[in-house]
This record gives sequence, structure tokens and C-alpha cells, in this order.
Amino acid sequence: MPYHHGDLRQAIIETAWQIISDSGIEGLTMREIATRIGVSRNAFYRHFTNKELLLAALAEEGFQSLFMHLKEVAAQLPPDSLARLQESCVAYILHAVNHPVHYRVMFDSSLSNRKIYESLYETARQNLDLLMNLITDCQKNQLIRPGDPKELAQIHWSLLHGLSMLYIDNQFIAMGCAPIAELANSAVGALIEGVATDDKTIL
Amino acid sequence: MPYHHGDLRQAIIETAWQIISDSGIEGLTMREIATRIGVSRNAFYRHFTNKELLLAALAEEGFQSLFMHLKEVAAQLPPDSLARLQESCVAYILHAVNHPVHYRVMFDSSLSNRKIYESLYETARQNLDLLMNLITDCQKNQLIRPGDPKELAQIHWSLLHGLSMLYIDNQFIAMGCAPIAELANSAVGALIEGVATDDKTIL
DNA sequence: ACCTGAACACCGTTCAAGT
DNA sequence: ACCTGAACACCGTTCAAGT
Repeated sequence: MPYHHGDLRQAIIETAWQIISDSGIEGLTMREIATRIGVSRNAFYRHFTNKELLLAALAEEGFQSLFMHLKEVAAQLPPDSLARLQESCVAYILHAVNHPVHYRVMFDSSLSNRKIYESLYETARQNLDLLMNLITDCQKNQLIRPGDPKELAQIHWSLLHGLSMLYIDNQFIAMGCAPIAELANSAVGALIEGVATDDKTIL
Repeated sequence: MPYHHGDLRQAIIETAWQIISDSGIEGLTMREIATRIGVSRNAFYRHFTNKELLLAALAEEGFQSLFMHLKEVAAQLPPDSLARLQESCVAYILHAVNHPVHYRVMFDSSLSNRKIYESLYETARQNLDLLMNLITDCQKNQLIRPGDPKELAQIHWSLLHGLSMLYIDNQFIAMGCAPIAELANSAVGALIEGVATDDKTIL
């Protein structure tokens, strides 16, 4: 077996994504990673001290890619801050359901001691901060009622996360559901209507 | 080793809950179940054909217990249908975060081929139907705007599930959050405000 | 920074044979 | 409806020794 002589760390990460796409998180094994790359089993441990830290790195990539996407979307949105909030929320859901493998890893329960992974936490946190800024903008323009923006962000995040996760986990399919873009739009629209000031409503 | 001579199936389920409480879902192993009960390793397979079916049975117990709880709560609520919806939604979240072990098993991703498990699906579905009936009642009294009640139920469920799951997974603690009862109340209140008809608002 | 080869303590699951 | 005892094909991880 020849030396790998490349960016093995990156090769591990990319191969891991492929395996998870093929066989789910449960199908991800160190041995399979090594085999696919063509490297010895313990080469892995030069780059990650254990499997959990690899999963943390994958999750972090997922949060980073979501963040990049949300920023790109925001750059193309109109200046109206209520519309920006609405569309960004919808974009979150669509990105999640379009990248179900990433999203599942991001919220895998084996990482729920999240505080331990400083870097992962900060990357994840960017997304919530983005949401919070959108909400603060709306409040400045008196389009959303006053109140702790952090709590409002947590409430919005809950809706986005719940809808994304239930959809990814196929919880809606047996009972049937509207196309995800429509469902996302009405869900977000309903919540924003609820927090909007009385003199301004969306839709 | 003596015969077990009891309801081994029930003993397996109860022991499984204990192990998961102690060590998480990942810590649940057939071998540990057998050891704790004091039964041979393959006795298990007389009652469950594999580990996944045990997890499905556990998840079903979780959905059943949530359903019983929601019905008990509903029995003590005032007749006002908007208040009943609000309080039932809050009760869902509080039950979830008060039984995090159960809730995590209920939505464990290894069971997300949910349709396969007929019985599990139907038990889970009861909860959504309960939510849907509460919404239909509100619509009949013209407290909530018209529209597909199934979709409205999916939207509500998304908020409840997202808030419960993020809280259970400790996603809020690093940034701090209001007491869960308050957070649940304002989250549900905001969404209901959004779907309420204009001439009637809660809070 | 990789390699080989072997090993350890674990898994879920199955089998043959008993009571 | 359980038991024993052994086995199979897997895991994550580690170690000693090489290049």
C-alpha cells in the first residue's frame, strides 16, 4: 500500500460524506473510510483523535455551508426587512431539505454535548446570529413587536428546525403534505404574522 | 442461570429504558439488557427479531404516553377552543422536555423509515390528529383562519417539535434561554396569534 | 506522516443442542 | 419459552515496529 501523500484529512472528510450519503450515519465506519481511500486503518488517527471528532468536523462543515448559503441568498433580497426575514427563513428550510445528509449530521444527537466543541458551537451560532440580526432590523423598523430578539430568534429557529427535521425524517409523507416550498412559506408566514406589529402584515 | 418465568418482553423494555437513561441510545446493547435481567443473550430474540424492532417498540411507548398525557391535560382545560389549543401545545413541549429520553427515542433517525412500522406510525399519528382536532374546533368557532387543517397541524407540530428537540439537545443553553415553560408559552402564543382571525387574539 | 500486522475489548446475531 | 456455549462477521482503537 503506497503512501497517500495528499491532504488525507480532506480525503477522510470527503469520503465520510460519501459513505453517509450511501449508507447513513450508522453506516459510517473508520474501516470503510480507510478502505475507500486505500490507506491503512490507523492513518486516520493522525488527523482525528476519534470518530466523534470527525463527526464534529462534518457537522461544522454543514453549519458553515448553511451560513454561506444564507448570506448569498440575503445578498439578493430586496431591502424590505420583513421580506428579508421571511425569505431567509424559507431559504434555511429549503437548504436543509435539499441537503438532508448534512442536516442530519449537524444535529446528530451524539454531538449534543455541543459546548464541548467550541469551534462547532461558534460556527453553528453564526446562523442564529444571522437570524437574530434580521429580527432586530424588523424591530428597528417597527415591523415586529418589541421583545428580546434572542428569544424571538429561538422561536423562529424552532419552527425552521422542526419543519426541516420532520420533513427530512419523512414524518409528513405518509399523511401527505404540500410541496415543501409552499409549506415552508406558509409556516414562516404564519409565525411572522404572529410577531408582526398590528399595522403591518405580510402576505 | 434460572428460567426467567415472567413477562420477559416487558422486562426487556423496562430494562432498555433504564439503560438508555443511564448511557443514552448509543449505550443500549442487547448484551447489557440480557446481563441486567440475568438472562441468556439469545432469550431476547424470542420477543424481538432484532434491535431495531425493540427501538420501535420503545418509540411507540413514548408516543402512547405522550398521547395519554395530552388527553389528560385536555380533560382539565376550559372549553374555549383557542385556549385549549394553546395549552395543549405547551403541554406537548413540556412533556417532551420532561421526558427527554423518551422523546429522543421517538424521533431516533434509525426509525425514520417510519412507514415500515405500521403500528408505530399509527400511534404517532394519534398525537397529530389530536392537534388537528383542536385546530378544526378553532376554525369552527372562527377563531383561526380557514385553510387546510392538516397543513396547519403540520406547522404547529413543527414548532413544537423544533423547540422540544433543540431544548433537549442543549442547543439553547450556551446562549441562555428563558425558563422552558415561558419560552414554550411565547412560542406557541406567537404562532397562534399568526393564524388567529383578526377579530380575536390571544394574550 | 504514513505504513504493516497483530491485537483488545466490544458489538448484533445465529446455531446446535439441551430442559 | 427459556437455557448453555460457541461461533461469525463486524466494530473503534491501540501498539510495536517499520519507511
